[in-house]
Amino acid sequence: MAIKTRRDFSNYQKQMILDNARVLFEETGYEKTNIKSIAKACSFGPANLYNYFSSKEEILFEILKQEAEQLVKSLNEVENSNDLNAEQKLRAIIKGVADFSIGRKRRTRLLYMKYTVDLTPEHRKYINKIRDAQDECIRGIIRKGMKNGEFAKMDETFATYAFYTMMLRTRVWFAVDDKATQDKYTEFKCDYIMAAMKNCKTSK
Amino acid sequence: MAIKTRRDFSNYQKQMILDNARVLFEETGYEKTNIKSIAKACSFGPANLYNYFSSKEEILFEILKQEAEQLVKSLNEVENSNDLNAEQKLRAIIKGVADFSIGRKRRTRLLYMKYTVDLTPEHRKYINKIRDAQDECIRGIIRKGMKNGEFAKMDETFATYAFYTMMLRTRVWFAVDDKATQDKYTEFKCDYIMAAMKNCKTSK
Amino acid sequence: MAIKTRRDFSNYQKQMILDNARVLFEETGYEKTNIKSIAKACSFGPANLYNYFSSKEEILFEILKQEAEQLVKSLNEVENSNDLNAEQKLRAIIKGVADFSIGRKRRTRLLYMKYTVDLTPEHRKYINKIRDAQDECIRGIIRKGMKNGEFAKMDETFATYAFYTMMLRTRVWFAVDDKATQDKYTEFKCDYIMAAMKNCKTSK
Amino acid sequence: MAIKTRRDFSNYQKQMILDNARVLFEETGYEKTNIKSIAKACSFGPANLYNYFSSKEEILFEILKQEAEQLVKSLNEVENSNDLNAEQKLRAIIKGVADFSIGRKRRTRLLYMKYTVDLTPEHRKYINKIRDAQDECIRGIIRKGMKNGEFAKMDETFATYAFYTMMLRTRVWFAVDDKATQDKYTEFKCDYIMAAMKNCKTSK
DNA sequence: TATGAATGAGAGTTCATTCAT
DNA sequence: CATGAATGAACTCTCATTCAT
Repeated sequence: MAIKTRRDFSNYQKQMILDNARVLFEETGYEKTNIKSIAKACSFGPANLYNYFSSKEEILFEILKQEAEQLVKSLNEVENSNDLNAEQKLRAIIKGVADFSIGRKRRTRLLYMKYTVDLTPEHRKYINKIRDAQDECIRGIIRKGMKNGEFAKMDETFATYAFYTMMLRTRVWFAVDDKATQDKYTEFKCDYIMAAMKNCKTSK
Repeated sequence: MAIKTRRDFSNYQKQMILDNARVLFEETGYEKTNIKSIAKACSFGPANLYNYFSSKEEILFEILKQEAEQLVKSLNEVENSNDLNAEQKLRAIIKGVADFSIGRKRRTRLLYMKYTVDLTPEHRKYINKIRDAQDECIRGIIRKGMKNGEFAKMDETFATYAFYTMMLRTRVWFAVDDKATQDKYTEFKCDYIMAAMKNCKTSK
Repeated sequence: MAIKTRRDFSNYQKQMILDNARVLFEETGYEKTNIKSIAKACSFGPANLYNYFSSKEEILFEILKQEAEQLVKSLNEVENSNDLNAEQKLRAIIKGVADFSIGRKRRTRLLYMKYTVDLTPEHRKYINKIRDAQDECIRGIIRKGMKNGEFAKMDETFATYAFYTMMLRTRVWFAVDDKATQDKYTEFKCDYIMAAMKNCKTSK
Repeated sequence: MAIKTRRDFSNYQKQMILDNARVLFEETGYEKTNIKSIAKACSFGPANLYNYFSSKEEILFEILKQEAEQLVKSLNEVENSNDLNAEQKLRAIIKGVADFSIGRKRRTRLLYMKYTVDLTPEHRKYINKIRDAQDECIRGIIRKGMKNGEFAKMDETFATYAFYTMMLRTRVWFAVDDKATQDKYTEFKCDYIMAAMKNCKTSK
């Protein structure tokens, strides 16, 4: 990424800060990560951070925003591809999320469900609105899948929760850098969820 | 609960503190909950907490320990009941966890997966050991279920992750006090997981 | 001042802090006085201040409030003494203010006109309301004095400003501890103002 | 004001900065005004200020110096006009000060009594020397006025304080931009002070 | 001349914890 | 058992200033 203008440099630095902060937040937690360590990871003093962001919280917000918007983009792409059936759509979504988490300097889980608590009310509202849109999108796919017989009939809301949970919150015990295993697990998740979606019969 | 001896009173107070802290940790997060607010919830001053616990971290540890041990107890009971098949065992486990989260002054999710990060290394090791034992237990049940044909053949480890994830990390959007919905959702989770376990065919 | 109860001690400490802060604010200015130096003057660490006041600004507010209320009290006493004519009242007020400034560990000028800028909007409003009441009181005395012929006819508002200015804002070059000179100057101020009030003829 | 040389431009910029800073210092206070906001008022970045002044304090110093020197000039003019009596001289001085405060982009009070505290010791000494010269000048006029019977006999020093106070420290309640009222008040101040000077009889 | 990047020092404040009572 | 006073360490953030460009 060649940097020519000052503007370019500024943007580059901003993203560099976000990337470093991201890793630290993931490893250490938002609250326990202090400004000093973020700055150190960027090889400059704490005060310089404030030339790029106005507060620690803003750094978090930018990270979550990027995640959320990226996810929205993936979802929209999938939603609009008319040649895919419901199953294919859900599979594509899961893979999109996995790729996103992985396509970073260091692979990290998505943070944006975990740290919305730490945002200012306004920022939280902003993120939650995106999240709700995502919900709606996924719910729509599931609904259609149930209508056209691809999926078993079940509570739409519950099914959406379950999908979300499996997609985002998977407890990861295996090494974060082991891409092969990650990929296999992603594949497994798809199959697992599909099996559930197709065969789940709410007892009575 | 009649309190007669000093010892009794002390234990009663300890549990009262733990219960109050538990709710606060769940609502506000461990780091963001300060000693003062725990004390206030107990209707006494911060200093008095140190008559019962030696640190904030110890309070957290006791909470997680209680959770973990309770869960172990549930798991063991289930594991040793020879008259249950694998499906029945897993269902029983899920319900046990749900009941545990619910059978409190205020229903809260289990904390012990979320805040192990905040423990001292030793305490963390202690908790993780319990967690590993739980893993082993669940993994064992799943293995048997696959052997005897109850469940489809799939990666044991992955299946355990998936089970854990669904059981513990469910994103909770619905009102925490709505027991009816909670129960229905628990039921749904059981069905969902079973559908997956029985029908999952790892692609290729 | 014998201290018996905890409550007593707390109040004593509070006032001790206020007195020390007062001197520092006067000597060094509010902004340039840091919490550390206030604490040092009280012989304890900075954190302990927060057991008594919630912020530096609150310390300032309490000081200004005490000043303002004390002044109100003086003014009211004077206003209600029916046996005094306007001149006597104004003289009494000036002396009251001077005594207040002087009757302290270290004599300081009144701060409450100087640092209202540094208050929070709410606190500023509170103080300004008191100030307005004082204005009204002084203006009333002046008005009566003009009506009954004690004072020359002049613009009420201007006369009030002038009185206030002379009373409160006197530039003090002489040593702050030289009580004799202070007293003489106070006396002079009274005479000076009275001469003006009685003889001022707005030109044209 | 046509600017031709670099030197001209530099001087123009310097004065522009001083004027902007002056307003901010008056509105917000010296300590609370930061370099960034001064720069913003000048429509450039903070760093550029240091091409014209070596520090924030130097900016303040230049402002106070200009004020003080201007005042000295006024005083000298008045002092040397042999055709004026003491009263006329004092009246002229008061008006000169008022005009100075008013003949600015935005009318502001004189700052130089208020912020000498914020100067470096050397700069403070410099300003105080000027102030002392002013004192001497005013005191001289007053002395003569008392000698020749224009003014009542009173303490020279006190009379000088009082004059200074009334001239400079007037609490400004009225709108800063209301020139008509300002002028009327200036007139009133003259009359008020003269009434005092001519009639003040120190009570024994 | 003007700028954005970077910094060191220091600010006010929070907080878990200790201790004497 | 319970408390209020006191503390040291840490935190986020501000600010005047420097420097390379």
